[in-house]
Amino acid sequence: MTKREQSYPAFAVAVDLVVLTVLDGALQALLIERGEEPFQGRLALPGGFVRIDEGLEAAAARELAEETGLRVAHLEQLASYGEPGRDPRGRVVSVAYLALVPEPPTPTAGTDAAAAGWRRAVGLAHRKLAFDHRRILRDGVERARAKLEYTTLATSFCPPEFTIAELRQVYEAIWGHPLDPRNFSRKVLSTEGFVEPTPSATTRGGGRPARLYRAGKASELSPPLRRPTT
Amino acid sequence: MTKREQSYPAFAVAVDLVVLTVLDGALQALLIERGEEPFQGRLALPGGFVRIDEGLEAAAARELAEETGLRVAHLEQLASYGEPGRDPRGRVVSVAYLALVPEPPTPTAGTDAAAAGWRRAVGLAHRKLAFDHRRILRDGVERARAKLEYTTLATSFCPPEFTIAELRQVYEAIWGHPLDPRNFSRKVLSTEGFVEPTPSATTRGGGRPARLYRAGKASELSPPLRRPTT
DNA sequence: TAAATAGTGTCTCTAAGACACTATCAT
DNA sequence: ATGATAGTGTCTTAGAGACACTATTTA
Repeated sequence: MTKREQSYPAFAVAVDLVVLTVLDGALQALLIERGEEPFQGRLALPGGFVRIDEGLEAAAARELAEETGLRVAHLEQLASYGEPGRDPRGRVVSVAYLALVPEPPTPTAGTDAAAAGWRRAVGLAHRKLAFDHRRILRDGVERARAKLEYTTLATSFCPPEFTIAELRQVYEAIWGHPLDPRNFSRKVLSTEGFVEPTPSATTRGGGRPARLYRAGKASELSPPLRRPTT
Repeated sequence: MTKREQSYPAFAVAVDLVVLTVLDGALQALLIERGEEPFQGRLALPGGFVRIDEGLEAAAARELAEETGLRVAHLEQLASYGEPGRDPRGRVVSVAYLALVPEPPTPTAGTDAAAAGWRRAVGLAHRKLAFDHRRILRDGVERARAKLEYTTLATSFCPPEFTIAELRQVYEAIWGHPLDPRNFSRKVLSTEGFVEPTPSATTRGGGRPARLYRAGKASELSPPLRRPTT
């Protein structure tokens, strides 16, 4: 950075969390209802200010634990948002993080949230949220959609052991497109390191028991699993 | 963000720029030599503090204009870096931007830079830079490499009109791999919106004149142009 | 035995990779 | 003519998409 600047303007730095899961066959995001001004009563992303001695990712992990207590399978930085005026309280730069969690137990509302809950991401796309959180949420959802194509991140939405059908349903929920079960199986099983077989099987589906798999060691998918066009 | 926080700790917010170009058949980054402490004499990314009434991208664009005056073909946010202790002067969160520029005229050193210049990205990977700038540079280079696969961003490195061979040389320089000219041509020309033909041709290569193209309207490449393995 | 879900095999077609020849300029 | 670079065509093969049948469980 430059040295010429004599003054270091004072900013507040916050982290905001786009927490996503797959629930009832749909991609859902964790939102809180704001209890105070500004934007009282409006839905908002969970988050909070970064402490002065704390790293960005550490702050995100702390807020996530404080506000949800969920087991988090994946946490990555999304982007930063810092338009002047995005927060009426002052000059706040917010570093957004994307968190992916498997099958969620109902989240407990944090001390600062009037209510917390999962809402379907598609319905949220046109709803007014606090601050610029709709934009942040949209960026997070798009990041997740895109990353399913070329990473093994879908396993982050699954329990520790899962069936191929459950993994496929993650893709279908997030992309909003049905996938051919046979072609999907072939792709997943032929991609080295995507999933590892376990000795066990489950019958929670009702029909013939399905083999259970664990997430493999690979993180990239190459060639990618392309999202159907339409 | 949370409301419970009573104090808003004061941070400085900076932008750092990973400015990339293709020069002498290699990917090169714009670096300055720091004239003052901390890290005096060490190479660093250009950048500066964000003003209190200024957006993040606006600050990046301003610094870019101030320090280089280059025509910028592409500017996107890269990531934010905010470990405590990354800047000995205090708590600084840096929002890094990635800028891609075509054939550069020699950059003019900014007022705050002892010297500015292009250095090969590969050689820089193992060199000590100021702050955590080596990490930021590495992230920027990797972003550029990856984005060549699934976007038309390579045209950002080219002049307004360019030949297919010049576009191919951008890929070869950034990926560090030779590409088959015939397969490359087929891919580029058969991808709708990648390039648009112009009526003119050039003979700056020496042999048969080559047709000139302009960047097309498409920004995504689907299916992608895969990077050779090895 | 009927219903439900799991798991596999084949054909086709698109597109990438490997490769060789012809075309058009300058000298 | 020779050298240099541009531009096109073919064969092969990997892999995606479409599609139908058999297998194993519960009710």
